[in-house]
Amino acid sequence: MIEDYESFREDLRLSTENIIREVYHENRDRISIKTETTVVRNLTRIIESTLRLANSKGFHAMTLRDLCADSGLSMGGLYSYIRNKDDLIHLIQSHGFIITRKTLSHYIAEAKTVQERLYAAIKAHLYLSELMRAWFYFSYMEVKSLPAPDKRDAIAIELEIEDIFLSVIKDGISNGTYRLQNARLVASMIKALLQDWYLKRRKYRDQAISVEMYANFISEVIERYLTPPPPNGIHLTK
Amino acid sequence: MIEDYESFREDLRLSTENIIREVYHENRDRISIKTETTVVRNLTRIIESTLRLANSKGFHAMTLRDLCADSGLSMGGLYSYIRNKDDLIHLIQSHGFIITRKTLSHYIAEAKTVQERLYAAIKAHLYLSELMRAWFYFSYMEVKSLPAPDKRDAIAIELEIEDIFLSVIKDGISNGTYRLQNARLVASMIKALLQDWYLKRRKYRDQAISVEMYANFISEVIERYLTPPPPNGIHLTK
DNA sequence: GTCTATATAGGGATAGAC
DNA sequence: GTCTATCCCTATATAGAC
Repeated sequence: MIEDYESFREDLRLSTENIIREVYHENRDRISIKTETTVVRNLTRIIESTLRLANSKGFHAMTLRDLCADSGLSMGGLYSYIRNKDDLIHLIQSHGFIITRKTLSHYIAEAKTVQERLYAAIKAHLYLSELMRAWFYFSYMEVKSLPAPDKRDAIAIELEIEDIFLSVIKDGISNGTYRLQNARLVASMIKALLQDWYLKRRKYRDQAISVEMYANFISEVIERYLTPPPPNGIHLTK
Repeated sequence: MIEDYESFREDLRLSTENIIREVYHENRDRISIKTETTVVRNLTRIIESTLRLANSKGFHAMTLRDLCADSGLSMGGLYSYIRNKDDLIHLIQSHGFIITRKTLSHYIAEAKTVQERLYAAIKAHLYLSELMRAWFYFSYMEVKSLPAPDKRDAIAIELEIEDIFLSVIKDGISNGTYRLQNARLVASMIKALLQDWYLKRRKYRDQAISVEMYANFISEVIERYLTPPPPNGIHLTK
């Protein structure tokens, strides 16, 4: 069962170092340094700096000199963690993929009713993107410039996420919880609304909307749209 | 009153050349060529090629040599229309701003009831972004890398658009058409859904959703969310 | 493991011929 | 008004010292 945002945050915080370690092992062939603790420390810096710089000026506009200045490594030092600039992308992508897959599947599975599952999926995605906003933003903005294999992966994971929503909605329709509707279109809509949260974070901050409020808002919009009209013949839209 | 998509398209087609002409006059100081017909012809090519290339690989990753190859101009030729690469952005931005302002205000003003106005605004925005998808996509993706003044303009026009929706919703709430809700949040949502149409165009094409279908879908979602419950005490959500 | 110094190419920008 | 040839800087990438 998915808890409140604060416990979610705490859970995730504990696992981040493990994830960097996994990133290291997955990219061993590209990294010439052998001491694990050193690698983890520097990879963390590199990933953080890359996300910060790429998200503010664009990945291609960020120079490796910028990155060195921001992360505290030298050019030579940096190049013992990557073979070329594109490897940075790969590093970032593996990092996010690992976390996203683990987290979403973990939190969504357990809920019982269709409504609960939908709400859980929305919350898990929002909470995750709130904590990993930089990664989600990067992935969205840079897909088009990713090297082909990374691009395929990025598109695949997008689809996985959309399918989570799609299957919940379909279940709801077939068991009568929801009225008959174009399920895929509704799933698309949910995804667009979830994406807006991390793409336009400032907009919501300015309005003082918290992540919990936004989760409730989306859920209510969807429930109102999908809930069948009451049986006595009263219809909502004229 | 806003008509169907086809007539909308026809209306707009007629005015595009005039708009390029306006772009020329607005950027006279940066363009060293004097023959209007020549300028209009070449500006058209330049704008089209820039949008195509920048949208596929990112503005910063697009080289001016790419642009010359695609547009058919030489480097020297190109440089009689711009002073530097950033001027390209400015060209593109003025082009879109002029069209967007003109079109939206033109189509939205006339509708009478709140529902009609909301529907008209949604349709006008969708139809416009369908016809000028490349521009909308570019503006969204490149805001962060725009030179400061262009960035301000881009943010300002975003706000103008959001305010159009905001004011319609507020009107609806105050005259009782809609139930009391956080109007700004609803306006944000509408905007996110409109943006998804041009940001993820392929997704909708794959689902065979036409622009008219999408307009109706969004409108229905919003109306269902904002319409007050019937007076006899039956509530929609449990 | 990390740094400084350097090689090399690619891209923005311009001069000047036609 | 448009082209070709060229300048020059910047950014990626590497060699080799410590």
